[in-house]
Order: sequence, then C-alpha cells, then structure tokens
Amino acid sequence: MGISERKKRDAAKMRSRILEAAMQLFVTGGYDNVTMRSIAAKIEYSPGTIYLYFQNKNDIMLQLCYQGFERLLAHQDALEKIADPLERLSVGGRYYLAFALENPEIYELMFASTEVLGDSGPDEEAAPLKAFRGFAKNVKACLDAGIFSPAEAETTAIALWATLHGLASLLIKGRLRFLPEESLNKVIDQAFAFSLRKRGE
Amino acid sequence: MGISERKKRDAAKMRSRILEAAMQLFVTGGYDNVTMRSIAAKIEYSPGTIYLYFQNKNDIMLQLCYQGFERLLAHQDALEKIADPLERLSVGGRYYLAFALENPEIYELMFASTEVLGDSGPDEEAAPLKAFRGFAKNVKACLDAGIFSPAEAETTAIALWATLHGLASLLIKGRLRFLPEESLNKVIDQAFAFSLRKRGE
Amino acid sequence: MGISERKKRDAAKMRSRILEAAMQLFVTGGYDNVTMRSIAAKIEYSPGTIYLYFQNKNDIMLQLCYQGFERLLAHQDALEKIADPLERLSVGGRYYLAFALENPEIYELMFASTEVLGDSGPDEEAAPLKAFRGFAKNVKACLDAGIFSPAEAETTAIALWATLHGLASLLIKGRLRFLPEESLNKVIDQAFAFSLRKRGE
Amino acid sequence: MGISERKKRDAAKMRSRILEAAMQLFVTGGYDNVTMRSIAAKIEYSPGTIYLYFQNKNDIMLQLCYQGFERLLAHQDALEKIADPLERLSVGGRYYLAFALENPEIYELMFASTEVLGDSGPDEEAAPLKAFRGFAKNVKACLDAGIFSPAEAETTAIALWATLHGLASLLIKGRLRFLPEESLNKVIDQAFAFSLRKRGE
DNA sequence: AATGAATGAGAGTTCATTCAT
DNA sequence: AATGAATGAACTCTCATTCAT
Repeated sequence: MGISERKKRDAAKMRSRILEAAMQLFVTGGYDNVTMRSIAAKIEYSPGTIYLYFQNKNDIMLQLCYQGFERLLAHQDALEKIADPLERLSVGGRYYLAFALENPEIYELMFASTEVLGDSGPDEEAAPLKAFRGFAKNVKACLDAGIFSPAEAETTAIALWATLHGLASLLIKGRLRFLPEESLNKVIDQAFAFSLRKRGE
Repeated sequence: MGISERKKRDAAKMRSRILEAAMQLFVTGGYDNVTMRSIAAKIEYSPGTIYLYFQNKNDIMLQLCYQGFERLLAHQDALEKIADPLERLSVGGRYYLAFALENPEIYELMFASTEVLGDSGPDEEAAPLKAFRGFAKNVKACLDAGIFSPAEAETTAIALWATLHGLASLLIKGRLRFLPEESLNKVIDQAFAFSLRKRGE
Repeated sequence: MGISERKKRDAAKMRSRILEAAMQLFVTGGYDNVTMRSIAAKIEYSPGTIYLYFQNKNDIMLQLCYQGFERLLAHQDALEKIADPLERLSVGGRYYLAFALENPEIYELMFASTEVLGDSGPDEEAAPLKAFRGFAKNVKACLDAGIFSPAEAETTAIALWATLHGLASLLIKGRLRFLPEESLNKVIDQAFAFSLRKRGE
Repeated sequence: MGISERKKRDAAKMRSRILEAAMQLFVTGGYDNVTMRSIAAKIEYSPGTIYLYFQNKNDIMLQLCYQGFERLLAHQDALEKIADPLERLSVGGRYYLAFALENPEIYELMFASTEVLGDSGPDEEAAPLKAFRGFAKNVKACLDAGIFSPAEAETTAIALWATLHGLASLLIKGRLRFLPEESLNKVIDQAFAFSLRKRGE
C-alpha cells in the first residue's frame, strides 16, 4: 500500500512540476510561448512524458486556469475579517483588480478565453461561479445594510463584477492607455468608487 | 473613365468578398480559424490573390476591426436625437451591448485583442478612443444636468464603459451562463440600470 | 517608314529604362532584390509589360551583364595611350580591380555567376572573351618587350587575369577581411605587383 | 551505456545522411535546388525530421562548408612531408586547384558565397582563415629560402592564393572554356608556375 | 502596346501528438 | 514510467509568369 501511495504522490508532484513550468512560460510569453516542447524542456523531460500526466495542451491550460481561481478565492477568503460590508466589497474589488493586473495572462485565461474553458456546459463553470458567489455574498451584505437600494443581490453583484472585469480587461488590453500614466490609478479608484456609490452620494 | 471606375468597383467588391469570407470564418472559429488558405478557398481564389488586396492576414483583421468601429460609431451618431441625457446614455449603452452580443467576435477583435490592434502607441488607438469620446460626451451631459454627483466626467465615463465592456465580455465568454436563460436579459438591464442609478435612487 | 523607326526607337528606350531600373535594384540589394514586380514598379509599368521587351528575368540579367562588359571594355580602350607595356598592364589591372570593387554585384554577374551566363556554349562567351583578349594583348606586349620570360602569352595572361579575378572575388566576398582595414590597399597593390614582378626582381 | 552510444551513432548517421542528400542536391542544381522538402524526400523522411538534426537550411549548408574545409585542411597537412618549400607550395597549389575542380559546388560554398558564411565578423572566418594560414606558412618558407624576393610573407601569400582562387573560380564558372580542352591542363599548370616563378626565372 | 488580375507552385518552418522501444 | 524520433498537416507569404481584355 505504501508503494501505491508513493506513486500517487510522485504523480502529483510531476503534475505540479509540469503546471509550474507551463505557468512560467505562459506568464513570460503568453499562450503561444507554451508549447509542449518548451514545457518538456523546462522540466527536463521528453514531450511524450507530459502526455502521461495530461491529456493534451488544453488540459494543462485548464488546470492553470483552475489554479488561478484557487488563488483568487484564497484572496477572497481573507476578506471575511473585515466587518463593514461596503469596505469589504471595496477591498475585495481592489484585490480583484490587483490580481488581474499582476497576473494578466492568467486572468485572461480565467475570464476571457473561450479556448481553454471552452463552451463547456454550465456545470463545468464551477470555479468562476464560486468566485462570483463569494463576491455576491458581500454585495448582499451591503444591500442588507441598506447601503444600496433594495434590488436583487445577484443583479447588483453582476453589475459590480462587470465593472471590475471591464476595468481589468480594458487595462490589460491597453485600451485605457490614452489616460496619462500618473492619473491612471486615481481614475481607476474613482471609477470603482463611482460604481460603489451609496444612495444619495 | 468608365473602365477605371468599374475596375475600382471590382476591386472594392473583391475586398468586400475577402472581408466577408474572413468574417464568417472568424465568427465560426476565432482568429485561428481564419487562415489565408481558408479565405482563399471560401472565395474560390488562390491564396496569393488575397495578397493583391490586403498586405497580410493582420491587415484583414484590422479592416474587420475598423468596419466594426464604423458600425458602432454610426450607431452612436443616431443617439443625438434623444434629448434627455440619461435616456441617451441608457439607450447608447443598450446599443453598445446589443452590438457586442450580435457581433461577439468582432467586438472581441475591437476591444479585447492585442493581436490585431497590437500594442500600438496611444495615437494609433484612434478608433476605440473615438468611440469612447462619444460616450464620454453623453456622460458629461448627465453630470451637467445634475444626474450624477459632480465628478470628473472622464472618470465616470470610464466606470460606465467598464461596466458595459465587462458585461459584454462576460456574456460573450459565457461567464454568465449560470444565469437562467429567461432572466438573463432582465438581469443585464437591471445591472446596467444599477450602474446608471441617479443620486438618491 | 518614319513610323516604324520611331517605334524601334521607342522600344529601345523602353528596354533601356527596364535595364536601368533592374540595374539600380540589383546594385541596391543584389539578385534577390530584382523581382519582375519591383522593376515594373520602378518604371511605373505593369509586370506584364516587361515581357514584351525581354523574354524573362534571366534575359534581363544577361543584358545587364553585357552592359557591364561594355563598360569594362571601354575602360580598357582608354589604356591604348599608355606607351610602356608593363605600365599599361599595371594600370589596366588596377582599372579592373577598381571596376570590380565599385560594381561588385555586376562584376559577380559577369564573372562569377552560372545562373545568368549559364552553361552556354563557347560562342556565347563573346563578351568575357573579348575582355580577356584586350588584356592578353597587353601581356603579349610585355613578353615582346622582354619584361617577362618567354612563354606563351595566353598562359601568362591567364595567370595574371586569375590573380586579378581572385583578388576581386576574395575581396567582394569578404574573404580578406581578416586584414586590417588600413593595410588592405597596400597589400592588394603589393600582391598585384608581385604577380607582375619582372625577371630577376 | 551501449544504448546511449548506439543512439549517438544513429543520430550521427542521420546527420550524415542528411548532409549527403543535401550535397547531392547541391551539386546537381546549386543552392536553390536544395530545399528542405527535397532533402526530406531524398532520405525518405518528413521535412520536419530534418529540423531534429539541423537548425535550419543554412545550418546544413554551413556544415557542408565545414566538411569541405576539413577535407581541404587534411590535404594540406599531408604536405608537411615535402621538404623543398617551393615544391611544397607547388604541390599544395595543385591540391587546392584539384580540390576546387573536383568539388566545385562545395568550393563555391566555401570561398565564394555570402549566403552561407554570411557577412560574419572577422573572428567567425576561422575556417577559411585557417586554410590560408597553412598556405601562408609555406609561402614564408619560400621567402626564407630566398626563392622569392624579400617581401612580406602575407602579401605574397595573398597574391598566390588569389591566383589559385581566381583560376578555380574562372574554371568552375566556365570562363576559360574558350581554351581548347586538351590544352587546358597544360595552361593551368603553366599559369600557376608563372605565379610561382623564382627570381630571375 | 499595355494592363493587372490571377495563378500555381513552392519556399522554410513549427507543432501537437503518437508510438515503438 | 519514460523516451525521443518521427510525423503530417498546417502555417504565412513570395514570385515569375500568363492571358483575357
């Protein structure tokens, strides 16, 4: 029994190494930089070996995607300590944006690619959905606290999420580059604050 | 003169046919599905012929992109008739979303691709920027009318644009597929309305 | 009759323009820079037109080659004024080298290409042969003047020609680049002088 | 260990096969006749396979080039046995010429192509330079022995090398085809002898 | 005489993937 | 479990040349 467990552990380790290598390549040079060959070279195994641990290239990217969600969710969990719901939402949003801008490639993979997550059925969307649920919970708290006008929590959450995702996406793709560098952060902050504006503000 | 004009027309027609073919392929399977070969096959010409009308593959995608902007801007111009600024903004936003959802691939090309528009300098961003400026003008009108709290028009415009873009992007990429189909439209409407909520609403 | 003559003149002019354009392109960027398209563009005619005046690309290069020989022969003719045969040979050689280095591309075409002159029969070699004959005549004069040991003029001429051509070729192809730039000219001069050394020198 | 060695041998064999195929194609129809596809067809492998053994087409030609230099240098080494410096030079020269005429295409690649060796800096010219150095050493011996007039060894060596290269090049390119076939060899011999003529000869 | 649209063949190169060992 | 040689299909793009007009 010890043997089969060790084997399992070895296999998991190998998967990790492959994912780690893929991630580094991915961050460095984008999707096209991740070739099965280059991953193999990085972990010093042969290309064929990778296929013992992953079905194909897409499978690898998918796992990378899920890893990204896990990191994002871990961030979100840390928010629980913050008592004020609006503050929680605000800090969470900033986290989200920071994550996107620090890991633009991964973020793209997670939220803006069809290739990897594909047109999969609704059930496979578990990861993005889970991330959203956490977010939505915070929104609901704001509604309950009377910070936003009564509305469906989901609707409001979607609006806020869309704003965040939109900002992230526009920034990553350089579509806000017309803004002067120095005012960029301020504008982003204000834009997000505008979305969070309370009633009567 | 009749001859040269006919030739010009023929050439324009050919460009149209190529763009049309490229578009169809693009919509079907994304950027990678558009190969010079496949376009050629679709229009029943040899691959080389395409290079008589376009510099290279990127040129084609760029033109497709510009066509998209033209259509979008044309839509925007039609808004001028609407007197009420908030209504104008609201209708404009819905237009924008509808455009994105009706031409998802093109929309992606326009606002969410690095490949085609590239990492061009701020001055080359003319087309997306122009679209934004029209939008920003409407936002300013709302501010002037006291609908939103006094704030920098640009900031507010970016926030609203980001929301729209975020909604479009999430929808296109199927990230909101967890919503029941029948409530989708309502939710989107409400989400956008939330973003546009007036002071004290 | 006037008409047909004008037409002949026009045709000749056209051939000249094409050759001129081809030459410029050739000198600028080598053989690969001369495409039928580029020639056509330069003379502002369509590619097809060129085929009305030349059989094909090779034909053009061949004519360019012959032009080169004509220029070289013109140079040689100017030598007749020099009385001293060794001096004549020396000056001629320097001319030859200078021509090669000033027109490296053309020189290559003339003396170091199979593609253009091809494996043509001995009779088509008229031009290079003629150039050689002029050279050989000067060599013979040296022999007659007792400057070189008695030997067949042709043999001696070939030896000297080979040296010149070898120098030209090595220089053009950069195979003497290991020599310090400043001593290059001196070495070339001395090398050629060595070949021309008189008996007992 | 036996296995890895066999693999090494197999790989070396494969490289040889590719080079051999490339060489044959090269000799048949020059540089342009060597296409990756044609090599692949000749060795009955797929085009991609070649890239497992060589970086690209130029790499293959480069190796062919180096092989040529190795063979030439091997020839040169064999000269050491000859005591008389002039004789050594003479035999060496004949070797050189014979090599050039027996391997005209390779010779061209080695000494008269920019494409393969390129416009590399002076230090990359190692191979041609090395060949020249051996040659220059023999020339120096002749000078030391008083066979040629005192002069810089390098200058003299260049003069002689140029003659050899010139003869080789003119012959390869058929520029001496006007000579009657039967006297060709005699003339070449004499021409080279003329270049080697001693003082007072 | 001139056009210029069109072709067809082909170039080098890259890659995910497979499979005998 | 791991290899790594091999594939085959695909890619973008270029060019000399032709021919109906």
